Parts: sequence; structure tokens; C-alpha cells
Amino acid sequence: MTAAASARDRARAELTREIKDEARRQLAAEGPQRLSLRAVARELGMVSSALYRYFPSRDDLLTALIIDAYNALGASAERAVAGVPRADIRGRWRACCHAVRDWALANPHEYALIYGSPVPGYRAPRETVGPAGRVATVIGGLLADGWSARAAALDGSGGKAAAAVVGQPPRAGEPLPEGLAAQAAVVAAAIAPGTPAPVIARGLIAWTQLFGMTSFELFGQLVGSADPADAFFSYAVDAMADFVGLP
Amino acid sequence: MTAAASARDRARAELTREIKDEARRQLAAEGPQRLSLRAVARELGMVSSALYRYFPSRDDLLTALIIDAYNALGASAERAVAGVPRADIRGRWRACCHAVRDWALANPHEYALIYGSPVPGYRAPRETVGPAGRVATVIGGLLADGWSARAAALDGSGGKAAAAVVGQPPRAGEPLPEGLAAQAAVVAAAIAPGTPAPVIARGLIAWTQLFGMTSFELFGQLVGSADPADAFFSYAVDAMADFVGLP
DNA sequence: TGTACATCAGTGAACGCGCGTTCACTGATGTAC
DNA sequence: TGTACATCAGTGAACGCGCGTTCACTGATGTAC
Repeated sequence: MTAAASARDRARAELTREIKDEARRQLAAEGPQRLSLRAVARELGMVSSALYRYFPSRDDLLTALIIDAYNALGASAERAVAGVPRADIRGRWRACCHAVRDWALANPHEYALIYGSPVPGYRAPRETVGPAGRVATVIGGLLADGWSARAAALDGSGGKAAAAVVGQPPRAGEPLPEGLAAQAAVVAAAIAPGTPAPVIARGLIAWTQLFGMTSFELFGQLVGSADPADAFFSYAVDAMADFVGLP
Repeated sequence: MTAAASARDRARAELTREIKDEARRQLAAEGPQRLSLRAVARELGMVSSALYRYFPSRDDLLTALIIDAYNALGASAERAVAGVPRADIRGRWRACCHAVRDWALANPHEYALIYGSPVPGYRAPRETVGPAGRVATVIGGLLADGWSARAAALDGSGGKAAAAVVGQPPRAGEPLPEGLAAQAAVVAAAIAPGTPAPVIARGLIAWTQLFGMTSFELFGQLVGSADPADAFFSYAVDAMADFVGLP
């Protein structure tokens, strides 16, 4: 009786979700290491040992939250990018960056959970790597699109590429340190096929800049300089778009 | 009897240092939130309540460690920069960036303590802001030196500034979003007198990039792309030197 | 220089807390014949 | 369709742990006259 079987299964799925929701709520209120199974159970009106039917240990609950956080951030970036016309590559880049920032500001503890200091004694298992890569994959796609758009423009107009606010865009033949060229090739193969290594290398810089800036804002490091950070963030996003050569 | 008075005082200062050293050791071994007064006391062969003669609470001990960490990192950057001839501005920038990274890799938990997610329930008091600004102050000095060197060269050579690998250096008149221009002016006044706002704005980008990249390396976010990160790091440091217009 | 007093460092016991995890159990929900 | 059995969810008590902090105390070190 599949319908009946899935009745129990559905109850199970629902409670699993409720546990995660409550855990997420506590995460938001207290931070990652204050997350306690007992408190979650208490809030749900269960006895703490009951949670062990759903998560074999506290670390497994944490892992589930981490995966959810990566997925939520990734989905938010993907959604934002999909909302901009495909040809407007710079607009998609802006959308991606702002989606990252907005999600981080809206979910500071979840952001800290995945991009802050690693939780001590906790080692991220394999299942996190897929979700963890979603934003990078989006960025890789934009780099690839940006490169091919620019390559097409160069062919057509004899070098009159889009004006850059912040400097010359990367060129395919630019020299790179050897180790980096190899790493960039691997990255390109994975998320930005056909994109030359120098573009990827700059993309890595922009990627680290984006998250560095976001973390700094969230963790209070911009107080006294670029806080509030709205203007700085937008400026940096555009500067980095130029830097990686987006049209 | 000042000498005798300072005998007791010296004993006190020494034990205070020993407590911090032991706490730092535990920090390195276990991470910030595993730091426990009882464990520190145990290791020192004291009873836990004795620590309250030295630190009024666990948070105060944490604060002391945070200040020490900022100072250690700041001193390390200052030392590295001072070891390079004053005129070699790019060399000093490189030294500064690599000092930050090297210190972070050598003291990962202390780095996480100050640049990772904020410790929950802990609010950094005033005394941290001075030490926290030391690296930024170093960078501000380099931006100022870079700008005045470039301004001098422009005057002398009619615009033939140093060749940039990565694009055109910032110009004084470049447009900035309004809020950012004001913030940049404040920053300039504090740590880079006479430096135009666009240079400062790019400096902020480079600053966030430096720490973003370092945090990503330390927190394992570069695994699968730019790990090991030596080549990428050096490349990014040079790219950012161009980006902020260092000669 | 010697004595009476004040200051301070360190002790040891105790308070009250919350945590993760285990285990034998009860009762309800599902399955097989 | 009805019964006997298996599976699973949730209970409640318990284990053992370590933590931060307080408090009254002892004894040593310093200070004032």
C-alpha cells in the first residue's frame, strides 16, 4: 500500500523539516555553536531523545543546515541572475552579487555558518560540495558569457570593446604563474568552458573580493570606513565587472 | 618602596601573560568557543577561581586575546613593510599582503577569532578598535605613497605612468557614488592624507579582496579551485597593486 | 629597625546550569497472509 | 476483510560531563608609623 506507506513517510519528512526549521530559527537567534538538540526538541514539544529518530547526531543536523544554507544562497543567486535578460551580462553579474549580499544580510547566522570560521570539531562531509559550488557555478557561467560576447565584439569591431571604467579587460594571452594557469584550466573546464585562464584568474579574484566584502560588512569590519556599505558594494561590483572584462 | 611594590606587580604581570599564553594555546588547539577558564586554570596548576584575580570574566580574557591577535597581525605587517626600501612601494605592498597571509596560516585560530564569524554573545569593546586598524593603516600609508609617487611621475613625464599589468590606474577625478566619496574622504583623512577618493575606494576593494582571499584559503573555500593558493595569492596581490595604482 | 595592620593571591567547596547521548519501554501505524 | 506480526515514533529516566561564577577562608607580601 504505497499511499499508506507514504503517509508515514510524509509525516517523517514533515517533522524532519520542522526540526530543521526550528534549528534554523535558533541558529538565527543564537549562532551556530549555541545550537542544541535539547533546545530544538523542547521548542518542538518533544523529548530530546526523539530527535535521534531523525538525525543520528547533532553534527548531522548541522550538516543538514549547512547544505540547506548553501542551497538557499545558491538558489537565490540563480534566481536573481535568471531574472535579467541573458544578453545583459553585466546586469546579471550585478544581480548575482547583490543577491549574495542580500541573502547574507537577511540570514547573517546562516551566512556565518557557511562562510565564517569553521565550526570547531566539525568536518564538512562530501554532500556539501555540490551545494557549496552553486554561486561559483553562476559566476563561471557569467565569465564564460562575458568572454564569448567580448570575443565576438572584438572580431566584429576590430578591437573596440566596451569601455571599461576601471582598466583594460583581461586578454587571452596574458601571462600567469604556472600553477595558477593549471588551476584556472581546471576551473574553466568545470564551470566556464572555453574561457581563457587569465579571465578565470581574475574571476577568482572577483569571487574572493565579493565574499570578502560581504563578510567584512556582516562581521563589522567596515565600521569606520565603508559602513553603511551600499554605495561601496555597488561600486565594487561594477569595478570587478570591469576587472574581469564583462561587457 | 617602589622596587618591592613592582616585585608583586611583576609577578602579576607575568602570570597574566602566562594565562594569556595558555589560553592562546588552547585557542590554537580547540578554537575560540572551546576556550574555557577551567581548562586554562587546570593547565596552569591553579584552581579555576584564581583566574578571577586576573580577568573578571571569560569575556575579558577573550577580549585580551583578540587585542593581542590584532596587535600581532598588525605588528607583523608593519615589520614586513619596514623591511623593504621605502621607495619600493609595490614591494612594500607585497610584503604587507604576504605578512597577513603568513600570519593567518601560522595562527589560524587567532585569525578566525578576529576575522571569522563573531563569537556569539560577545560584543567587541572599544579597546579593540585601535589594534584592529593597524593593517588598514599600513595599507593607507601605501596608498598615499603610491599616489604621491605617481603624481610626481605624471608631473615629470607628461603622463607616462608605470606600466600596469592589469589596467589603468585610478585617476583623481574619477566619479564615485556620493556616499562612497564622503566615506573615502574620511578614510583618507585618517590613514592616507592627500589621497584622492577614487584611490581610497579602490584601496577598500583591494583590502576586502586581501582578507577575503585569505579567509577563503584558511576556511577551505578554495579547495577545488585555487588550492594550494600560493600562485593565486601572489598573482592577486600584484593584480590588486595595479588596480590601486601602485607604481 | 620593628611592629601592627592592610592588601592581595590563591584555595576549595559549592551552586546551578545545560548539554549530547543511551536505553528499555509503550503504543500506534503499517504489512503479509 | 481480519488477524498476527513487524516496524517505527516518541517517552522518560538516567549517565556523565564540563562549564562560569561566587564566597568565605588562609597565608603570604607589602605599607605606615
